[in-house]
Amino acid sequence: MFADVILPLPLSNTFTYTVPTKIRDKIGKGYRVIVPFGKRKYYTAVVAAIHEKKPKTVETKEIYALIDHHPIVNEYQLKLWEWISFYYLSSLGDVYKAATPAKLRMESETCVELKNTEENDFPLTPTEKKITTYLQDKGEAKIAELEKNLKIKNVFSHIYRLTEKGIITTYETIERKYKPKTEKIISLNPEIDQKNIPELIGRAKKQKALYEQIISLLSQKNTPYISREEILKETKTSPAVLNGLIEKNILRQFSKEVSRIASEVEASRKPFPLSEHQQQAFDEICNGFADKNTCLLHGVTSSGKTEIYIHLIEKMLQEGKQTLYLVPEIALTTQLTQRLQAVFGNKLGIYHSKINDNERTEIWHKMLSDNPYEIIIGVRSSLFLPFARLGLIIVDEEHESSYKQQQIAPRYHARDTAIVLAHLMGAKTLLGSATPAIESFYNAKKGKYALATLTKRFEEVLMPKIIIENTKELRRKKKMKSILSPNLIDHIQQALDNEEQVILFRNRRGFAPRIECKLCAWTPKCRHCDVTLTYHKYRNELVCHYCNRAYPKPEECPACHEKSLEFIGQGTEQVEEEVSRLFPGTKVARMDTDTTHGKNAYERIISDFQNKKIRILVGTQMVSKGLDFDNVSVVGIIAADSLLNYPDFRSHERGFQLMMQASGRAGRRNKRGTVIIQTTQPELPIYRFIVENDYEGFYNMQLAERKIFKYPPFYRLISIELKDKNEQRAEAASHYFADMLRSLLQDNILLGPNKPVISKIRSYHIREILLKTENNLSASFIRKCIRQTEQRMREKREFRYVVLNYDVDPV
DNA sequence: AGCACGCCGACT
DNA sequence: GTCGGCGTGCTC
Repeated sequence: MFADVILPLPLSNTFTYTVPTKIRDKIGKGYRVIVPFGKRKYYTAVVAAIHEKKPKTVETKEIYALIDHHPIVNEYQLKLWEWISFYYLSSLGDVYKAATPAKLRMESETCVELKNTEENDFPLTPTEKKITTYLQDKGEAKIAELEKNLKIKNVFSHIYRLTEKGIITTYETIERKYKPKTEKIISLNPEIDQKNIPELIGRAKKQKALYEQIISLLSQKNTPYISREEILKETKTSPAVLNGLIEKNILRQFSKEVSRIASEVEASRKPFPLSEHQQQAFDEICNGFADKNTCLLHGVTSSGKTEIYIHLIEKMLQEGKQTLYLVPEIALTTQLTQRLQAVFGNKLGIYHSKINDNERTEIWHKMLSDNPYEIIIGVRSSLFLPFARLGLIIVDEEHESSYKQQQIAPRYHARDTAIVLAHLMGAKTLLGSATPAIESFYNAKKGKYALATLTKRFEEVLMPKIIIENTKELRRKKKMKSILSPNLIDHIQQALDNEEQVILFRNRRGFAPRIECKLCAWTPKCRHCDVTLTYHKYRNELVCHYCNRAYPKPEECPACHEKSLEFIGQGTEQVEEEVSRLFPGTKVARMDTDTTHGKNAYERIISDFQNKKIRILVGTQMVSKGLDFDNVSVVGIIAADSLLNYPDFRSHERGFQLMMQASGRAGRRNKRGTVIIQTTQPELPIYRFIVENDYEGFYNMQLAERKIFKYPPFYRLISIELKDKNEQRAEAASHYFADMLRSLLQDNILLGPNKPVISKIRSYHIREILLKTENNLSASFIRKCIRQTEQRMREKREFRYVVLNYDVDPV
């Protein structure tokens, strides 16, 4: 009997191992096993298949151990992994790593210890001496520890030699990574007679008081035990007093396993009744699901989509089905989770990037248990949780580009993957957005998805008034005395006078996106990336936004040695400074990646804004996403041009979505909000659609362009990136690749290789190839051609180590 | 990825 | 001759 297993490594194929007789009837697909791999390592692998076909070309090793009594991933998930690996051109190992919490994937570590032989007459090198001395001290050590503490490179070669000389031995340890959390609990000692207690306590007054408090706490709660932490907190006594009672054996202390994720939230309300419009949309969705698997809910901002979701989840609960509620990272706020918890209590599990790996592991185990969460609200990766009875996936703000995993494989799109998962599990998918992705709306229009619409804001809140400010004209007339136009300044002042709040949006962080010498136009660039550096005033440094390297700000121009450096453009930092200058005494805060790095920084800014401690909030994209504030009357978009000028076919779509979303933050129950958009190109048609809140008009315009220029939804894109430290090699390899692929794919359109706008990142020179294929061309054919091209390229010695990345359906 | 292995220049 | 650095190739 053989098992094909998936290893947590970026290797494309599975590996076959012999199943030892004693676990034959206990093993199956989706079980974890520990397998030896290579000369020394052991990894936690997942069984992908069990069969009787002995591999012809290689000797098989035996599975070292079976970890689970039950599969840790189900059939659907394995199928989903395979689909992701196929569709997004990534290895199964990478999918496995992305899908599971790290604590489920322990691997071995090499330990070394001294052999207890006295005679070592071998001469030792200084490094070896260092290692043996360290081991004499510690007895044994892990390889990683030696590397770190002794700062030795290439530890393995030294270990190898020491082993040969018979001075040390090595062995592999597999640590159980996941440790359940424990809590110290206190109970009365039943073996002690109550009567003897006063005598035991004696003259210790504090102990006596504490003892009585504990007795009352226990009877209050009607439990036999209580946690140590709670006692100390409730009674405000020092631990020494408690320890005294434990010492005297009056109390007993135990360790108890506790859940990290258990929440004691009780459902406190029923779903609110739906308004007439909401009910209509709800019915449209249900009808849509009768004959389609996917439905798009197009509902303007603040139309109460969440309440519709709540009703759908409720329906699923009644049918005994689970719901997955996907949100973009940034939109998963306490606002939203509390609202859902109020209705669903502890049936709801929360899965986002801030929860640590132990908690993830517990959620995973809970999903496998007999009492899983019925609802999960989570980010991208929650798609991989082991749902058993999934009935519905809600993809909220489905147009959000953060649903696409960037940079690291597998570069999957959570929305598209959700649809595939739902299909595999016989579930439905609901996509929700005020500004749907062009692709999604197209699918809905074409009848591939059902469509439900919600055009009224909840409780008749009016859509905001949108004003386009022509800053070019204003500048010409010398009326722009600030980053903010006079009109915007007036509106802000009015809002402040009315005790209302303001959000200002600027797409660049830092103080100035660039500095330049007035005389010779010298501009500082990153030494490792092909980008200009952004000036951050509070750090007084120049920062590369691609690799995060920081450089000191030069006082004079290094080229012409004049003190002639000036700032070009304005980032959030400068907007913040300007606003503080214009409205002295007003509390202003900035929200961008620089100010939200701390653990709760983001939440703190949000709550300060909500509690009106902050009057004006300046920020990047972050301020436009998923937050509901009821006192914001003015939203300013500082430099709309910068949103639209990216050399990318989606830049207008993204700009439109962003401006519409930001606009959605403005407006209150009884007052119309104002949105002011500052641009130098007010003639662009996109602004007309924004002012008129005309999504469909914008959609039609975009669609026409997409058709002409051969972009999605009419064509499918795969972006291929080749990287090498040697620019010539990157260039040559990308030409080789492009030519080869072109010859295999013939009629389909292949652009490049091109030097991307940012052609060097972290010392790697980059080339890009863009493949546009017709919609009806088979996905597997395309991928076969790409894999073949890759293989051919790797056969060439000089290209063997060129880094190759695929981005399917790039966003 | 991680690790072994082998080649090669530097150094005793 | 060794030591240690680096490029190459394999892992069921």
